[in-house]
Amino acid sequence: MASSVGPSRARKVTLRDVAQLAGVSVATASKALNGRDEVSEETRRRVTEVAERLAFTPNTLAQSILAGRSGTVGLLTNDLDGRFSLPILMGAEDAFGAGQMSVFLCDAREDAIREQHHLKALLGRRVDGLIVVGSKTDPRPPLGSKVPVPVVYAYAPSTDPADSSVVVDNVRAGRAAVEHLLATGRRHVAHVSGDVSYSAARDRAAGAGAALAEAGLDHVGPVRYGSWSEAWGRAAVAALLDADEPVDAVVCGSDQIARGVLDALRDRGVRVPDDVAVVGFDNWEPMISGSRPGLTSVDMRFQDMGRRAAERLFAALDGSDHPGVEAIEPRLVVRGSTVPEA
Amino acid sequence: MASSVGPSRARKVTLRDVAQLAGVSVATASKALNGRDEVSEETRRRVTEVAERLAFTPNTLAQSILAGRSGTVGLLTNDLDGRFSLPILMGAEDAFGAGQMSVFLCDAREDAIREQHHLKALLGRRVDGLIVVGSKTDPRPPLGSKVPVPVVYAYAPSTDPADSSVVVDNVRAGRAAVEHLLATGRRHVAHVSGDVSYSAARDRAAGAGAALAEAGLDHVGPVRYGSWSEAWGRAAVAALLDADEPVDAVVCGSDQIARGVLDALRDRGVRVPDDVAVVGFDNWEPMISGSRPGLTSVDMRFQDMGRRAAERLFAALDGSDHPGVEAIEPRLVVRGSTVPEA
DNA sequence: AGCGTGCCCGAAAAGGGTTTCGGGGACTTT
DNA sequence: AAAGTCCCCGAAACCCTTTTCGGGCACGCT
Repeated sequence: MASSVGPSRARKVTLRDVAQLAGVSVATASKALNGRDEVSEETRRRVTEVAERLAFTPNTLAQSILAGRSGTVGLLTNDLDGRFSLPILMGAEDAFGAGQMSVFLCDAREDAIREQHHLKALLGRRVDGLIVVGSKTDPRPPLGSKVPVPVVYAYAPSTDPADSSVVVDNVRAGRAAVEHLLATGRRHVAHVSGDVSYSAARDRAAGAGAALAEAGLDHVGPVRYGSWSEAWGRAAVAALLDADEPVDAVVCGSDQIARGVLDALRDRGVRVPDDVAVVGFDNWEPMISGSRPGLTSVDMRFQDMGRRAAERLFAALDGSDHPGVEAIEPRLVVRGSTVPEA
Repeated sequence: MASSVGPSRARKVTLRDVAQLAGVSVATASKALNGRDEVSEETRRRVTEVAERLAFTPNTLAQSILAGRSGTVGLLTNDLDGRFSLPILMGAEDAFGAGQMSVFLCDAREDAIREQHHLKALLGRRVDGLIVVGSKTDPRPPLGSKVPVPVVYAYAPSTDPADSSVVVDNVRAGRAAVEHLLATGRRHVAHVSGDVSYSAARDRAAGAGAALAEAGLDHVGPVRYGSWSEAWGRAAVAALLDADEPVDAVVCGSDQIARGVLDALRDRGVRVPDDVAVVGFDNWEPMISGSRPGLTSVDMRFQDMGRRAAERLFAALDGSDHPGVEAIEPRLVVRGSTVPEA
């Protein structure tokens, strides 16, 4: 007879229902369920039993409205399809999930209008704080001064240094790559990077250059900027080898470029790592796992960055965060493309 | 003197504040801001002006508690680091974002305990519905019968056929791959796939086999199951060519395997697509963009799947969804690995 | 027996917004 | 001028939970 309307339209069971069925007042029911000691064991038992039977779940909305804190956080990303925001998001989810926070996810797609729209919705829902995830390392304008909750920027820092930001350290990453190459005996280091309009490309090159300079060296040829693609890596190798300068190492602006470089070197019969060592950035699984030999790469620790952003947001919530830009230290992962595999 | 505590601890401005400052009652303020016509234009103007000035944002929590609908949905994923959940999630975010829904993101990491924990939290927050995203196409146990809101399963269907599920059609995808190969004149089709414990691997092989059978053909050799990796693709090519049976096409269980197959064929001097055609599945950008030649692949349309799941959830919300499993039709994307590029 | 003392429990307010309903003021009509 | 009508506005209830405060009841002590 299908007397119930729809699949699951049962009115939500409320504390009043529980109280009524247990024969106590709502106040008592509340106290019983929340473990307050102003209630007898016998009553508590009866109330909890009824709550269990009705599958009662306290309405967090009502609790939030009362407490003035919602226990929710907004995660405002601009790059949901990208590689960077996802691990960050995971790290944040991780850090929050441990506690009692729930996470609102919003993708603004690099659109400032959409971002403001989402921001407004989140503030309406009374999020306790916000994490803003960028898609590039280049600084971005802050959300606006009128945001009444703490904000932490991840990956892309705010242009305002007084905001809280957590970023990767591209300069240091470039330095780490070169220091590893120097330590393993390389002296002729070329550099193939991505789009020069990205600060990530320029910063990594700057770090690499600085490390070379400290050893009294310089890049072989100019830093070759191009695009963040395998095709560019392959094309760059052609140009590099045709230039006929000795090269025993290539620093690549990303793992994808490195993959192209590796493939092109293999095509040309150049042995890796014997003749030329190759280093990438990001330690990106899909590129790493298939490459021959395994690609040495600088891991930017996106997930830790997300976790750290969440931690700082927590700190900001109880006022113990001091704002500013914090850099995550990159971590070199050595594989067969720079050191012969055992 | 820093009399304010913390960076932005201003008490939230409430409707009462607006009303007071505008010299009207809360009731009138509410009506003015919500466009109800029981208020004079003059009053409305004054109220909106004050609201604007105070940056008043109505407390959605309070509205929700009253309306009995929160305007939020839970997105319960198990594979936040994976390739599948993300586009699904984007599609869903997309479909919701258009309206007034906000999305709670939770990653259960394949852990049933954690899933239940998140579920409870989401129900406490009175989500209006749930989308559950799996990490494999294999059916999964439903959340539980006691869930008082509509649920749509995406990618991994519920084992209960009476639940609402949106899945990819792997059989059809396998068929599409083979039909394309047959249409372009191939007759000797080998099949290299991933982990046999995945229904995705088996279903794609089944679809491919069926299409071959209809043409009076069969796979060259057995379907070679292995792992979802480039390395396996390379290894399989070695075995395949050593078997010394004629092969003019290889269907690969994933783009990653296909990438390995392409690389190994190139190493061995086999021309693609002239001598052998290669097809992959998933149309996964990172693998596609770098491959030589461009990889023909069957796009499973994850994003559309996510969007569809969101649409069905909407339908379920107003009772117009009829449950059951719905399959998304895959789409073949032809590139240079099966047809010579112009 | 009377008084004091705990122990449980319930009434009520709070929190922010929406909605219903009634009332008051101004304007029109006779 | 009195009566009727219409238009705005405000008081109050409601949603669900927590918390404070006061009251009632039983028991012990003198």
